[in-house]
Amino acid sequence: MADDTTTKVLQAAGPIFADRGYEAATVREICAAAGVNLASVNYHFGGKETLYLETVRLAHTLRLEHVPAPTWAPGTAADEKLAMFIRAMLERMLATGEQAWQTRLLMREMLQPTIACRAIVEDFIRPQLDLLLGILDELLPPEASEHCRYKTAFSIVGQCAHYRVAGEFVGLLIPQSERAAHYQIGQLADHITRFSLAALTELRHQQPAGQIATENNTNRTF
Amino acid sequence: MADDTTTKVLQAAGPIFADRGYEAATVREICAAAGVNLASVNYHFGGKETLYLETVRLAHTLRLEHVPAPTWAPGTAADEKLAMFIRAMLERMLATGEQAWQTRLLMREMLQPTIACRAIVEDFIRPQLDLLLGILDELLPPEASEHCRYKTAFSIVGQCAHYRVAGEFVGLLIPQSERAAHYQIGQLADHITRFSLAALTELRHQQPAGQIATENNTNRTF
Amino acid sequence: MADDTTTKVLQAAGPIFADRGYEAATVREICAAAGVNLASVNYHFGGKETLYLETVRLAHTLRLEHVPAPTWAPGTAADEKLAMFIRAMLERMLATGEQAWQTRLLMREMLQPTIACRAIVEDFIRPQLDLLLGILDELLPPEASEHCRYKTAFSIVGQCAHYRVAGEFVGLLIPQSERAAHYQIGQLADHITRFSLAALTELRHQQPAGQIATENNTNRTF
Amino acid sequence: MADDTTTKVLQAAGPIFADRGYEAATVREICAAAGVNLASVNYHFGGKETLYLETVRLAHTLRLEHVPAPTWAPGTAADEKLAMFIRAMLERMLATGEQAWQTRLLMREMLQPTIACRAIVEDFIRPQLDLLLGILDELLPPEASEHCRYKTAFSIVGQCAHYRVAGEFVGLLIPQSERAAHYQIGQLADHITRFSLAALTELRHQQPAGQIATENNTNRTF
DNA sequence: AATGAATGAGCCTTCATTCAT
DNA sequence: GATGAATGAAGGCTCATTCAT
Repeated sequence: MADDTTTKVLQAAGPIFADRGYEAATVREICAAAGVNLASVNYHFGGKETLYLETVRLAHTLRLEHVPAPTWAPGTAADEKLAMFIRAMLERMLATGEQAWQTRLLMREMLQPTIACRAIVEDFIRPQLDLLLGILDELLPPEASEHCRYKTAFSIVGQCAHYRVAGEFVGLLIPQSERAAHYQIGQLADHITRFSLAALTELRHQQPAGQIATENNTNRTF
Repeated sequence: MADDTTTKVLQAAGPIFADRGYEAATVREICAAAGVNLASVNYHFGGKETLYLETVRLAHTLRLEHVPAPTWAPGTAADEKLAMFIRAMLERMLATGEQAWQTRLLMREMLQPTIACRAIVEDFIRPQLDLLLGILDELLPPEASEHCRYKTAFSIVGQCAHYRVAGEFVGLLIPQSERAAHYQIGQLADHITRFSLAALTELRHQQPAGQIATENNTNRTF
Repeated sequence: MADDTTTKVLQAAGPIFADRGYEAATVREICAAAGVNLASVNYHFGGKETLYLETVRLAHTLRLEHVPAPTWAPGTAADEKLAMFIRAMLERMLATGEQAWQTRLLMREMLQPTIACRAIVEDFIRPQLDLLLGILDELLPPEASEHCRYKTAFSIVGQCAHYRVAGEFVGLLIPQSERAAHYQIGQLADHITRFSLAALTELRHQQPAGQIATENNTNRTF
Repeated sequence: MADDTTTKVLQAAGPIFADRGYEAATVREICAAAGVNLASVNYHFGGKETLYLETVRLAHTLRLEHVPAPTWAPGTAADEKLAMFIRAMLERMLATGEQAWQTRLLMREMLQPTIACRAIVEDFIRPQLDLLLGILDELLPPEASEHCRYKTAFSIVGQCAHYRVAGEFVGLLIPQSERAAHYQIGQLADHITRFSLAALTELRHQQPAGQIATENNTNRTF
């Protein structure tokens, strides 16, 4: 079975690339973990780099497969949709066990994008962003500018991503007693949803009025 | 000058470790960039690992030196303070040129913490977090729980960090025409400040009514 | 040929380890002498140390292969057997050419034993010692104690080994004119055999009279 | 104090060269043990090699100083003299503690002589040999040939040296229970003295008669 | 189609030594 | 006279890759 070896290597490569990074991961270790011959990577993938790119692609495929984009009945309220979206995103971010490596690898890609990056952004990231932007359109004032829509989306995504990106730091920063009880997916999703919806609500109301005056933003048209 | 070589190596090591990561960076490259002998790293630092740890530490020192925590006159309004804080944090996150490597290295540490991590969190990260928590105490309802305070702080930090963490992705996602005009530090700081203050305002108002969620947010309507 | 490289490395390593010692010998030199790639040592042996241990083991195997323990017809006189044993031992000690390195390496091991030492003593040295002890049993008084048997054996082995251990010194000490004529294996074997047999004969005779000494030989007259 | 450093280095170098050998010993380790600057070896001795040669020379000086050649009253019996000589030689061979390194270094020199060797043989070894030969002249038949005198001397020295050369092996070969009780200097000196005197006695007696017939020695004139 | 053997480049480190002070 | 700093050479080893089968 030709693609059996291919599959075994790919599955072994995922967690290893995610744990150690591209450079520190070795073909030897991956082949040993996969239980295949050392030459297999070059034979089936052409080299370490190609294997890496395919592993990254696999990571995104599995990630969306494992926690698909939420669906809702027609007429679902926008704030409900947002709650579901945030919950799904956090579930992907904080996945544990078998799925954990996928997001870990995604984070590495974010920090140091490879050539696979553009294609992956278009295929996997943008659809999620568009979904979020669609929800936000129902929550933002209709006259909100394009870049306002994007930045608001990033504000939400950033909140979710932070618990993965800085997870270790967060663990060190919060009091020991709080960790187990309050930093679970459900709790965090609640908080981020409430925080974001509160912001959107207030922004919608204060729109007619003036804006917070900060030093560097003149002639802003929201 | 006794510490001349030490300094040169340290300065050369910063950007290289930040660009390539610990594994991919080579002592050879660092020494070549510093214009010193290959053996200097071992002589002055004892090895690659110690050099790395000292480089990480230097990164944080320089980062805070370059953009110190903001100070304000007594009686400054809390929302003003928050705006200054966010602005400073973004300036550190999105620093360019000579300072860019410092945050790049911090991001790597977040993703894959080393032993230096604990000390760095206490020495550099926690003081910033405490500063932010102090500001939030003036903006959150007085009965806000401890973990609510922290999560709110992380919501703000997460928004700021996202433009560094996912900077490359953001660049690919937003329309070409928007990039230069709207994704500058000033614009971003404004947005995050407004978004966060709006959330805080609204939360303060709705506090008497709704309550902080029960732990496992099932079918709750906001 | 799968083990061809293994063999070549092993054969090249022998004389080099024997000449320079473990530390001074370099993997580079061994590989160059073997005409193989520098990485071969690590591939086939796992490292310099393992190669060394296998080389030591090979040395003993070849040594006994080259000069096997003597055999004799039933009923051979004990002094004849001793003569043959000493002759064989000296031949191993003073081997020249292709075989010289084997004993040279053994001598290094004696001076600074490695972990391989215990196994080698049991597998190669003890059988020879037991052979000698068996011969001595016919030549020593029946009431000779265990430690007397061993010490006598060591007296014989020590005489033989000395020409290898201190060979260089012996060469410097004896008159130039004597070297070629009288310090050949046959001559030396004769001498050691006659010396040792004479001692055994005399000890057998005087046994009834004097007794093995008390432990701390002060002013005892022989 | 210029020669204070010299002395400290020399004293530190002895055990280290003896333990590790010339190649494995490092100037760093020696200087660290001596508590002097790393450059001291080169400054005071000109280099590692010169330091080694001086260390070897010191070893022999101290060795003879610690256990001087025995002296005896006029008219002392030859076998008494031999006993004293053997005792002294064994004491040097099996010296422990502060003096142990001296013989260890001598053994290394024997196995792999350096340029210092010739001078050392003449200055330190030959006087001892001549002393032994003088004793043997009283114990060997008067018509004993020159090479017979030497070989007999080597037989005695070889027996003594063996417990140092192969000390580790001897420890592994003899039954555990015997080690402490029977392999002390006194016991060993007794045995070697008795063994050697017995041989000399017997040889003196059998002289008139024929000799042991072994295969390789024809026309031997004792 | 697949693999055990082998390769050459490059890694970090350690060494004895030298140099500037 | 003596030393901390610096150096160039070489060390063992690991790597991704290739080759012969």
